[in-house]
Amino acid sequence: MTSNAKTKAPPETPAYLSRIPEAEAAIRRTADRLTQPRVAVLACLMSLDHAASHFDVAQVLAKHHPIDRVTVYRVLEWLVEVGIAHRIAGDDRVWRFMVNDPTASIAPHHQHAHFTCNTCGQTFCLDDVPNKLNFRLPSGFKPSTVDLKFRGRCLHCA
Amino acid sequence: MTSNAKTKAPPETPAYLSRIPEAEAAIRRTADRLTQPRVAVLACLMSLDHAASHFDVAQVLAKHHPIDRVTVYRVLEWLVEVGIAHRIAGDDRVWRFMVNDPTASIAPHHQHAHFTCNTCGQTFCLDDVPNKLNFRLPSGFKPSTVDLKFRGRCLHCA
DNA sequence: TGCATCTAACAACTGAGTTGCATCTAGCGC
DNA sequence: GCGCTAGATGCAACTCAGTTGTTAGATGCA
Repeated sequence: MTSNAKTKAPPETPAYLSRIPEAEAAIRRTADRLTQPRVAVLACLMSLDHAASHFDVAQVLAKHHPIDRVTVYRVLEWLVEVGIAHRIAGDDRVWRFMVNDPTASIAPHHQHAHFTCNTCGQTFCLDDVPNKLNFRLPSGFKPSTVDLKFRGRCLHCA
Repeated sequence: MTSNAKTKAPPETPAYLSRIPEAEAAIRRTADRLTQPRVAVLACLMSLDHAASHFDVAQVLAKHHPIDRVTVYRVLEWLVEVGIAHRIAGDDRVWRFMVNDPTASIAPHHQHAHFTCNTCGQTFCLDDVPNKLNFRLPSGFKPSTVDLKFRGRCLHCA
């Protein structure tokens, strides 16, 4: 799933179409409704190896599943709410979203790392960064979660 | 969403007034002009122990140094440019600014940590977090900077 | 003091994200 | 399969942080 190095020219048959059954299954596992926009947005996120903004999602879906941008916002928020995805605050004031690794622990957004590429601008999740980091904070500060953010060159731009 | 943890009630004689000489000295050390707004904004940042948004700064200065909000933006940006301050992307899509620790290394925004309090919403810089964190990133990712962000309870809300 | 240059203020704009409301539809009971 | 209803979608209008363009004013040097 980490094969698409060039995300430039969109392929004739978008990659997300093949993830639709998987997306439907994941949504059925929630207690909520299975709707076209939810399936399309989740399939889209599932097809990407990097975090996507609402704009990215809307653009990918524009051809085969045109969805109102407000709906994209709401679906993404819902995905976070039900624990299927998580969101990342970018340096450009844009939320980016990414599906949670189902093999990860219960609270996947706790103590996992993100990597933003200075060249292509994309943000990746690094789930296998050791999270037993041993911090010594100044006295008085009681941390509950840690977010680790790297910047540099991603494996596609190396 | 009105995130800004509204800076409490400003005291009768704002703390930033006493930092004006210090701010002037710092600005003189740059090659650029010494202006009222620059001095006021920098003195304001110097008087705070937490990161401040443009809104916070404008509000603090409103009484004694009313400054156009665009000027606040530009001055803050300039402070970052000349290395006097650095900025932090918050979870609420708002930039927050803080003066750099003059005793810190040359690139103070590299490998230093931030702490955002879930209770009061304020963001602090933690300069004395050990930065010899030994990460093992997936192959292909070449990090140049690390940003560490904690969330929890700050020393004021503990 | 005069002048070139940089800075501030104002207005207008951009773009991400939100809200309100009318319409539609998935899913359930019959 | 049909009809009902809670919840989801789509549209328009909005908020708010941050940016851009332009003109007036302040700064610093000769």
